[in-house]
Amino acid sequence: MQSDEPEDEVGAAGTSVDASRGQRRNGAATIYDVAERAGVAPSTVSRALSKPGRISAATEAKIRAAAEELNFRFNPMARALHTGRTQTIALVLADITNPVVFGIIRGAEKAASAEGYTLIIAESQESGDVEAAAVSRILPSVDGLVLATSRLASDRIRDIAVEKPVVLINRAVDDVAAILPNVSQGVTALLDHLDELGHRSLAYLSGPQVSWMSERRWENLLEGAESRGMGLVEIGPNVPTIEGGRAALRRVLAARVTAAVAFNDLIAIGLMKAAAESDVDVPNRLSVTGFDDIFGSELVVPALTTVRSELELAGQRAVEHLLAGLAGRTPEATDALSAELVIRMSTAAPAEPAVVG
Amino acid sequence: MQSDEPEDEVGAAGTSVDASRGQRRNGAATIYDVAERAGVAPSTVSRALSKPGRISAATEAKIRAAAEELNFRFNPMARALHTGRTQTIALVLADITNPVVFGIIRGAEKAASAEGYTLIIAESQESGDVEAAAVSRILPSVDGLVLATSRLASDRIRDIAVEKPVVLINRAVDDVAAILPNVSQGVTALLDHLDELGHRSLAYLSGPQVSWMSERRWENLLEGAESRGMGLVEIGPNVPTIEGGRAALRRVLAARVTAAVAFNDLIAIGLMKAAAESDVDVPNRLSVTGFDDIFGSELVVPALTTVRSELELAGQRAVEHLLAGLAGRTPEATDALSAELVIRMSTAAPAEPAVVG
DNA sequence: TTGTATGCGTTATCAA
DNA sequence: TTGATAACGCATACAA
Repeated sequence: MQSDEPEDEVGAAGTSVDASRGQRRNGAATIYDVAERAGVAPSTVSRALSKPGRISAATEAKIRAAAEELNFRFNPMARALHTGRTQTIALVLADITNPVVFGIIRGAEKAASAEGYTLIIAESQESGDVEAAAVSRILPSVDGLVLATSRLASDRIRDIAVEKPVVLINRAVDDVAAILPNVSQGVTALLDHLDELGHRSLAYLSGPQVSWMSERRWENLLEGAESRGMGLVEIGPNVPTIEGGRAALRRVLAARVTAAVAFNDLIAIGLMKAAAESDVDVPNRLSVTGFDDIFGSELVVPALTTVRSELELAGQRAVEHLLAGLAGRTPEATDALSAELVIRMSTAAPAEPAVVG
Repeated sequence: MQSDEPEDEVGAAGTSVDASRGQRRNGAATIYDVAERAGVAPSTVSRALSKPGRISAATEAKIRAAAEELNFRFNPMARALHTGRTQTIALVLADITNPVVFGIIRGAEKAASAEGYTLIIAESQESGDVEAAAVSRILPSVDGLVLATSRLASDRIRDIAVEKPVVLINRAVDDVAAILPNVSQGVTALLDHLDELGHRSLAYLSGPQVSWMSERRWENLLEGAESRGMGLVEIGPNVPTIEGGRAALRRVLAARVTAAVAFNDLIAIGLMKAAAESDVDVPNRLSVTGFDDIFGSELVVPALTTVRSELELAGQRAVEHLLAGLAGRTPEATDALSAELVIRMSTAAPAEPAVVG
């Protein structure tokens, strides 16, 4: 094991001058090193490099040259210690392996790095306790948080929002900023589609009990079904995974509905898998739909009809909103993200006329 | 906006004493606040909370109580400034939306948080320049890095490894630690399978030119094909996405092979999609295989035969290795991760006897 | 065992 | 415009 290898580092860094001063033990140059090399005071270096333009062009050039030669970079910790800003934000997710989060991560990462912020990712593994622990651990080192699909109680979220700025995704809590999809738009399009196809009786396969979004989708579904005179039954809660969807098939069949609306694509896919194994014909015997349009939804056979969420945009908006607030700008109003129905092969007209209850 | 709210905080902190000191402007309690409340010196607080046991039980209890009441937490930046350690590591990835990385992220996140480390995620978007910029930006604030599927030149990686400890995943560079799958094991199993089925002519759909892993797979494939007397042709480079696989169909058909071995599952899936659209029967007319066994590979129809990589374990091992080195422990030797062949529905005996070239 | 003093690298305040 | 200097919150060498 080679824990230290001083000769290498010095050899690579300094150009064979005396090794006594210059770089610190850490190997990284500081503003003192730059100041010495440029023949100015450390505070001048700080100014020149932090807020360019507020200094004489000549000295600034000298300082820049010296910084360049020493490969100087600001120490973020020292900076943060004084300013209280870490230039870091946290994204906390329920389940990293759920394809739903890919888009969110990518959008958030882009928006963050665009403004020079670093993104920290924490996973709650669908557990409120784990999430609380993770948040508590990273809270001191971030300037703000994006809570996506949080499993935390509303009160706890409010507590966090008091300490640091928070933006929610797919969750609403009083007085906390949130990026939300237009649920009613998506559900309306979905019900219209099913209605036109001739479906008269639906089942909703709900998600976890603590999922705010599952509840919202149910409410909208219920209202829409009522106004259209369609039958609707809730089956759940279901674990929001393929396995969870698989396990629900029996109850769906027993409910004698012609279409199943799943809380998310994972559940929908699981349901279709189980149906295929039981020789239940999707979509002719049973239509199946999901939400999110994750990777895999168009791969599965039959390809899944689903309500697409603009996940990447959600991640991006959330971070932008957070950063705007951090910068003292007034964040734009967060209008709902559009939810578009993607019609594929898992929905069709029911084989027989609607069952009369 | 209420930046300060002294009455609340002091009310909770000091017992109505003078309001001049107490909580800092930031709102967060410091060891000074705890020290004052417990009636001891700040350094004692630091000791009591940093290394429990090395202090009298009575004072420690007092200090813990005070810390609890003030909801004290160490300021990681202040700590890092002194120790040079941030308790943070970076995971840099080529493409966050590639399902391959889910496992890596999860494994890395678990291993990191298990030791109280925070994980930072950076994405290179398949670009060496973006990756270099990202690395350079986060380098000062992390204790070490895990480079997964790096698009960086070997020299650049060595440069980074001089500044901070680095562990690679799916990439080998001299003198840099790496977690690698057992490529030859996977390829051997794959070729055995194809050989038994009766395939005599294969195509390898390679990945990006800069992909070290694509090159390794090709080398093993070539060697194995030679020793088995099988024909093998390389088709590529291909963009490692579904689209990339789609685009390769024509050349695969033109090559008149009976089986296509794709660099990864995404390419394999794309190839199958294109095949389906062109009425090419997979697996009877063309067998297709992938690498990785990502989410979606068993969803697609026909379900994909592929060489599974232990991605989660790779992420975990990489972080553990890094952390062991950071802690001064000697990291365990990094033996190759096993690569298991998962036989599903995309491979079958060729419809006709092998084409004679 | 506990307290005092100092430094970590930066920014900001105040002089010059 | 530039320089000296005092925080920022914590860890540690040293003293008590």
